[in-house]
Amino acid sequence: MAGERSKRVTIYSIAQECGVSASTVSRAFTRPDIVNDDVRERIHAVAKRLGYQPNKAARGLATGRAGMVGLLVPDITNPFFPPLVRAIQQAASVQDWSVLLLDADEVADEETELVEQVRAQVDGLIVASPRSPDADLEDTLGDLPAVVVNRVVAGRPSVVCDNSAALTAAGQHLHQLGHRRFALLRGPEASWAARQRAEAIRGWALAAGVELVELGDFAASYEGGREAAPALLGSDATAAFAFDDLMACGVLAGLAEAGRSVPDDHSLVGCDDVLLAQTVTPSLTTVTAPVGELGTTAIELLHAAMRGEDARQVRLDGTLTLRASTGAVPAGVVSR
Amino acid sequence: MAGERSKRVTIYSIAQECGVSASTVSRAFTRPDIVNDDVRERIHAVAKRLGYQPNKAARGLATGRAGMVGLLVPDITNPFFPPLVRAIQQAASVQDWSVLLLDADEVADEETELVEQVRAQVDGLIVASPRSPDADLEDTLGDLPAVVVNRVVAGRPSVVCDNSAALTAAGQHLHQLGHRRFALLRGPEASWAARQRAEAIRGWALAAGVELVELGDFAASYEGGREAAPALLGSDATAAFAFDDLMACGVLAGLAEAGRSVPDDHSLVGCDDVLLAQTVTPSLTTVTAPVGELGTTAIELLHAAMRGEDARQVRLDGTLTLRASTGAVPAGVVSR
DNA sequence: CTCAAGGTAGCAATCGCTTGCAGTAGATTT
DNA sequence: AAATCTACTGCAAGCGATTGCTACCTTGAG
Repeated sequence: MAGERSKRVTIYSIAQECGVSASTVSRAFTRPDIVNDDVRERIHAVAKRLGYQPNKAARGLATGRAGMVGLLVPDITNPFFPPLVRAIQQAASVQDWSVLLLDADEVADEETELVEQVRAQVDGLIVASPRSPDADLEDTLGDLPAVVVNRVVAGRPSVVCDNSAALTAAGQHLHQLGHRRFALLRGPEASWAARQRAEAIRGWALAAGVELVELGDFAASYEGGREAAPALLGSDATAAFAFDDLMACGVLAGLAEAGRSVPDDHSLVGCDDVLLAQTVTPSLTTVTAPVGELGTTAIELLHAAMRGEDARQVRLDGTLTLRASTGAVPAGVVSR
Repeated sequence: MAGERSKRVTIYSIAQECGVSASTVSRAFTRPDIVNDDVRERIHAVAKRLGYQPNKAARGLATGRAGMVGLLVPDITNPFFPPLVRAIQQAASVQDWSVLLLDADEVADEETELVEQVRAQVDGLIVASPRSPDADLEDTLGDLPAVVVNRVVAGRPSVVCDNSAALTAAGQHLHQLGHRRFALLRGPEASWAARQRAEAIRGWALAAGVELVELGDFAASYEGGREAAPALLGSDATAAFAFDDLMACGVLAGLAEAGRSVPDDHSLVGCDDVLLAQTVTPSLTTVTAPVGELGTTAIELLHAAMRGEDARQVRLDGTLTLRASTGAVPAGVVSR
């Protein structure tokens, strides 16, 4: 199966074995159409038998293309990203690209540093939810083909999940359940998504004429949620929008610790719909992101960018998923 | 900051600029000690000013080393892996290695396929919790330097988390709480860890003289846990060991659905201590894996393997973390 | 029967960097 | 002062693939 374990199989070994020149072997793989059918098949057969694998370094050197794309995430341990990584990886492999994963560990400077390090090594870059300011990003990216996920940067192709409609729907849902006083537990200022979500909720609250108190910023993490819980209790809101599911889980724990029940005392809405959202108790009402599409679109856009096409900005809609963390307000509380 | 945006900076541009040969520039980077101090500094300064980044493809072609290691995981969306990925990544970057992430999507054949695809592209490979049978693995790995994480394969360096002691401690803990009838919710047969954990629990049960009923195999996932719950209810065990935290969470949900309470009706122990374990309600008593060490050790072993050293097999101990999912047996149940 | 056109193959240069070997100049030894 | 080191530096040959250009061999047309 693995073929002769001689030395190392190159196009030259194959050429010799087949009695043709190396160029022909090369072409048999890269432009099969221009080599004679018989010859091509003979070459492919021998290559398979010998277990030939083209040397990517050599090819990269000759063509200037590395066959590799970078994927920069702010924090791989944040459960939002693994599914995205997988989706992108699968979409990339269709294009015959390998994916170099880069984790910035949630620190903005690390992002630009990492980009600087890999820019010479990849053909393109996908930057997911970057924390760096636009200017820094633009600076380091330079002329490297890149697409941004979950953030809009002027002049760059991007694909974002638009949660506005779903958050509005969530608001309406809560309103119907009788809630009139809401809290917005804000995410990190550096996060584009946080600003976008906050904007959507503010817009809805204004239109619906309900009371909205903003709390935070809190970290986009379980810990951040734990910190947010007392703040929420200090307000008189009966329903809250957390920046994301992770934070919502922290809030859940914080409220439970304080002896409050969800959804009986408070209703809570998360965002992203990570696995956690359906496994916590109570399960979270949240906005489900179309992760698969996000990935395929990112690769598509990157492909376009590498061909020099104009930057396109795609927005995909999140959808509201109702679960157990939202319920009606106890009668006494509604009419104060 | 980014330097002249002329064409592409190579060692030749720098050499010309500095009035030295390309070899000297090359050496100024790869073996700084053997080039004259003044010259070296001049070169470094110019390189920095021009924004020089060595071309990895060229270097790889010349040296035969790619400066890249592969990291194969069975399922990146399983929350056990992201922290491991990060740990490995950080350890790798110290060695100046990039990490190529490969996700097998939980299918064994995909693993061997992926290995085949990247073997020519990386200097070494880290295989985490592989699902393929030993023989297949050995076959595809061949002479590629590789280290296995969380599984022991004859003749290969490996680093595993040994949960035996911690699981035994968990058993004793439950025993002290009054439990006498236990269930083992087995993980997938293909998983080495599942077999190892099962063995440890069997050993303890035998030594402690308690009743142990084995259920499963179940999938190592939330869904698997949901399926395990009815089986657990069908047994008369009062305490259960789940294969991992994910499965334990599923069991938790299944029991809750059936109106059973943890830890009042049943006690439950997980394994791995993923983020989920502390966020579910009730939080999970589990075995905490030393993920960071796992990562650094893996890189260390890989380094050794690449130098041709003998395969070393390291085992690191997991530690028992007590949380809310284990409690005493209600008096009526203990003495039947 | 000769010539042009098409379809295939081969030659050789090139991508950017590493490295064994040889050469040079100054320092040290005798 | 001659001989021997030392410490650098440069030359040039690769590493394995791609690709523009040239050359060859058929065919078909004139």
